[in-house]
Amino acid sequence: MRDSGKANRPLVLEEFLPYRLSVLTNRVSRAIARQYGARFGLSIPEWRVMAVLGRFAPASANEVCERTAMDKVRVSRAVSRLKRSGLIDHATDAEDRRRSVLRLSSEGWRIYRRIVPFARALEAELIAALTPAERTALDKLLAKLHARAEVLDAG
Amino acid sequence: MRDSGKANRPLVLEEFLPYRLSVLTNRVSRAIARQYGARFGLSIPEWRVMAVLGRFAPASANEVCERTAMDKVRVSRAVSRLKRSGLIDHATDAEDRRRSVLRLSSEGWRIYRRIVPFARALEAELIAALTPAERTALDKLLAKLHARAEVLDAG
DNA sequence: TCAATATAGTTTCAAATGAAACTAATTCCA
DNA sequence: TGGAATTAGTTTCATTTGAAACTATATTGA
Repeated sequence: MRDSGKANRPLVLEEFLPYRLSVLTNRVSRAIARQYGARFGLSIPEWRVMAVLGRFAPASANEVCERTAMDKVRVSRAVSRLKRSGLIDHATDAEDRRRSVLRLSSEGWRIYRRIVPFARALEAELIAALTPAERTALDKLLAKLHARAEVLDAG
Repeated sequence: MRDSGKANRPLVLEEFLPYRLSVLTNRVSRAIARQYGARFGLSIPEWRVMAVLGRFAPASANEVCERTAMDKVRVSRAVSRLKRSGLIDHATDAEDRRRSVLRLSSEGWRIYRRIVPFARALEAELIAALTPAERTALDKLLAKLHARAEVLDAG
């Protein structure tokens, strides 16, 4: 039976890339949520919005969507919670009154600066086991996979 | 100010590993969900349970949790849906009557064998951009990160 | 110029989620 | 022994999620 080659064998899950990525990301996200979720009362989407604004402000909600790969409903809600708790300032773009203009408030910046070291520390712990060369390699690999995944996701 | 070094600079999100992992995994999961979610009427948790059982059956719900890094509520619900749709068989462990003994039903195996080629094809597309050497490297890197993440998640 | 279409962002509603409480079985140890 | 503590798995309930519908503004083309 020429068909009973690879195609019919069970999937070796622990070697299957999407599975490995998923398990790894689940673990990392959970650890992160415990770190700043509990400590600063922020949900993951909220922190992501803040992280984008800390890096790219001012930005519209739409730009935040693109940069986080979160959908617009999620971003909209994270933004409204952050507004309510005074961590971001929200204005309307004068050029295009549909667009929002979001930035961290001074209180938002204050929190942001407190979280960043935790985020860095967590990342540091994660990559502690890698040599500098391995980190560079990881970097390139993720960039390539990211580009491929963008295509697959769009299709 | 010796403190205004790295610690106070904004986080460069697009270089931040947890963020990159999350975006990559989101994209891959979404592409996968479209593939077999739509085609076979399975949610992602359901397919994950089936994938574990295809590889490691019989397994208890708890073993499925460990192997997928999904929490037990999610697994419990995926299992009950799969039971309802006749894709898995559910028995009680005679040695320890708290434990479940899960396996794919023959219909479950049938679906499983139809999905596996899609899964492999998707993985192939994802890693198409990598050279064999890069694939080996990725393998090692993920193994190391996985081990670290396990520790972080537990802590 | 103005109707048709597109885009930014919000709201609605039904489904998915997960923490905590729960049930049932097992193990631990006084 | 037997009751306290542990573990497997389920249920409950409040929250989160996202697809689809919606509002408001901008753009396009007849």
